[in-house]
Amino acid sequence: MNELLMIYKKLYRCFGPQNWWPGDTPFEIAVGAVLTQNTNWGNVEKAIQNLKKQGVLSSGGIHGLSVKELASLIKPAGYFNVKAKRLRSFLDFLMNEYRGRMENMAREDLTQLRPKLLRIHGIGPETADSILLYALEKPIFVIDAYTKRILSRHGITASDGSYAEFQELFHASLKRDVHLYNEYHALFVRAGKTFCRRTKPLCEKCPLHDML
DNA sequence: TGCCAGGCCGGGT
DNA sequence: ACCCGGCATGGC
Repeated sequence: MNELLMIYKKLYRCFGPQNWWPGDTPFEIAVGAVLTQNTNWGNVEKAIQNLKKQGVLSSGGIHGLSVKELASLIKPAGYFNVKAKRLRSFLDFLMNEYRGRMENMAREDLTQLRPKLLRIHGIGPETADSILLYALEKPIFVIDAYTKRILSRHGITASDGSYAEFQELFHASLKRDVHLYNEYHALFVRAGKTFCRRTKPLCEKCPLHDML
């Protein structure tokens, strides 16, 4: 059995199923993916609640706000001026290309869609792949800071690989399976929060500790 | 109290 | 092709 699959099994045994993404609809997931950029999820939830409370958590709803209004609603998520523009860019794309409907976007092929998402201002590889995997259920592996840190601290990989290099490692080692990729990335985040924060030294309670 | 959080962009080497 | 500073709130 390959190493990445073993790691998955260890994390799953330790933490169980994560049932991601914590969001109700594909649109909400996409919005959350932008808002959670370098930001604690708890703060994102507050921002999303504000949007819901205002009844604007829909493509038409957000599209109808000014950038300034949007920024004030998403303030708890931090970087609110930046993220308001990024959400606006995403909504322009969603409205223009898919008439505001995530299900229209979902019909497009992964290899066609990913480059389009990456052209949107404020959508980088992790945000694009989060939308593809969690909102649109496309089989693509999401790499984040926790994934890189956990693998490098345990000596599985070097720490300086690019996003594409890390992603390729997963794609080459694991079957293309939406459910597997969904749970695996969520488990990395869970394990990272628990055992592998930026400055915290490696914890002997980490389920991967014996892989050093 | 600082440190940290599920990045990305733009300008400079 | 990298490297770095900027962006900002809230919880522990």
